[in-house]
Amino acid sequence: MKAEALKGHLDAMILAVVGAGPAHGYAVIEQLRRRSGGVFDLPEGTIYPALHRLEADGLLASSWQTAGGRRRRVYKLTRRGRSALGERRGDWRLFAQAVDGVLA
Amino acid sequence: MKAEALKGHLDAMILAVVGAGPAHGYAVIEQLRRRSGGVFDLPEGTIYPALHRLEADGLLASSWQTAGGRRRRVYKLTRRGRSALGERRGDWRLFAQAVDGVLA
DNA sequence: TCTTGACGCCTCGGAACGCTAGGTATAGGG
DNA sequence: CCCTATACCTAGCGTTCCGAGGCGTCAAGA
Repeated sequence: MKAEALKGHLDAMILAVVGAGPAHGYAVIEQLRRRSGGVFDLPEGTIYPALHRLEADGLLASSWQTAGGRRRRVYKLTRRGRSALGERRGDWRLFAQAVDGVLA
Repeated sequence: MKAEALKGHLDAMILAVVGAGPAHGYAVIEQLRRRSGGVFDLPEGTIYPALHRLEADGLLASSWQTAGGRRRRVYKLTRRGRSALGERRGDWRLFAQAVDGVLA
């Protein structure tokens, strides 16, 4: 699978993961791997910048926590983030259906 | 819909269109629009470089034709192109299923 | 004790690719 | 005569994903 396949869909998936419950970066990576059946095993260099981007866009909000001596930045959806998640899900369905139509 | 959504999937769709019968660039644009139900209305600056890329990769082969005083570069799938199309279709199904799993 | 691996965060720079904007040219209709 | 549709092309921009590297904690095992 081409590396660029993700482009434009990663944000939606991150929003979906965080929307299912607050999570820190490392956990987001694990959730993406789990929920995709192992298909998406994404490097940190992909996820962390994406989280920062989403926070800068006001779709996520973060706060530091400490657990077992390790510090974590925990993200949750903002109100705008939740509404964006709805839009992105719709976009994905439209997109996937269109691609299916072309590849059929 | 985000502009980058296409990334990595356009090649598969172009291969599918040309695989359904030889076509020139302008016709590829029309077919993509038609088969996607109007979702993909792609600019020439997207399609032509993609066609050149696919030909450079040996997946398409082109030849010039003239119809009604207009010259066209008509593309067809090479043998490698047809096999690549099969792979890309499989990649897409895997990818789409994985995204569905995450967004569910 | 020292090393390895999992956990957990970060950033810089390269590479790929879609698109905007601009260019050329022919045919046909108003 | 101009405008639209047809038909081709490319330079350069912006975005985004990823590889590589860096920092630090903790637990298990050699």
